[in-house]
Amino acid sequence: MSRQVLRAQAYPEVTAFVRLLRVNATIRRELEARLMRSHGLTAKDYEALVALARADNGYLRRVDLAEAVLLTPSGITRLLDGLEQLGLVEKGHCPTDARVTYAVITDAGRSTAVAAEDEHDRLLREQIGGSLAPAELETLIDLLGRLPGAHTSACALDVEP
Amino acid sequence: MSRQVLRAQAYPEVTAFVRLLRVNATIRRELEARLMRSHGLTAKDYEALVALARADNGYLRRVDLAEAVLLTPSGITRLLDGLEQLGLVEKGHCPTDARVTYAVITDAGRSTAVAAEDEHDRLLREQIGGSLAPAELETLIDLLGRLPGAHTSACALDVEP
DNA sequence: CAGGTATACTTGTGACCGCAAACAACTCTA
DNA sequence: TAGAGTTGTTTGCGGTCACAAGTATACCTG
Repeated sequence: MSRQVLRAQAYPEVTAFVRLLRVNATIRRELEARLMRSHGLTAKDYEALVALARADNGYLRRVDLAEAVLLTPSGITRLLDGLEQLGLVEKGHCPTDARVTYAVITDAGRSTAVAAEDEHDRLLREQIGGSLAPAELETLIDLLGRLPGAHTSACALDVEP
Repeated sequence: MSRQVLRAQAYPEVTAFVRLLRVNATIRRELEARLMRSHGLTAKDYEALVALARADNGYLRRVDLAEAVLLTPSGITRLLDGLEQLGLVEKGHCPTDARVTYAVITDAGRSTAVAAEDEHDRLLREQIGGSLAPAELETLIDLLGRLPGAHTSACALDVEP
């Protein structure tokens, strides 16, 4: 009986994706470790906090925040429970719709968001900027931008021009 | 009191990383959905199965498998429980060291690995190959390869030349 | 070869998250 | 305006995972 065997040689598309996975995992791991150590925030906490800090007046409906950080509504409820206990976020009521509860960033939350983002950006500039020349970086941005999902709006880190 | 405000304009390194995150999330989500629908496998299941299929004689110590798919030993125990119930993997004993239990891929597991990898690669070729010309793809591979973590060995999808 | 250390694996425990169900409040339609 | 459908939020449940503790076996040193 002849046994099926996996291909030894990968398609270039697969090579690219594997590298993408690894770079993503490596940088993300380091980022999460630093955010946790410096501010006690998970990656989702950070994304939510930055999304609120960027929002007009510092508040967002929970549904909209859920979409921004790629969580389900139930995930947002529990995430915000944690941020409230840290004093970084408060609940707010909507005067025109009693169903909605706003997530409102506090002054402490805003300070934390600013500090965390500084650290976040500094790491990225070290890790990425240290490996690629400016022109190469632009090329990378262009190529990634043409891949599926590169422009989905659902991301708190959405700070692209 | 003047309120701190987040930067409006992102560093190019941040733009690149955000796109990398999004592309990763988009493709990964689609990949996982297909693997689950077609074969009832999670991404980790798939990675473990492929790692075993590529291993000499189709078996690996659980510790080594853990490293290959980026799981802790406890995660591997539970993942393999599932694969055993599906009949894709069996336990094997090491004649020279009674502590080790091998994870051994079955014929059914090998067939599933081959079929799943076909589907996996087809999707990647559609999603990535469909967006980039061959030369651009090579450029992308090169640029990603110079970013941190691109060549970590700990990845079951490791099929690079 | 006895005792200590290292290694392989398993088993609680707790965190995070999605899904589905429940509930409240809004909106639309007849 | 009554009832039906929609939307925003929370809660119960189950799955996956890491961490730490526990068990068993191997190796190493005196």
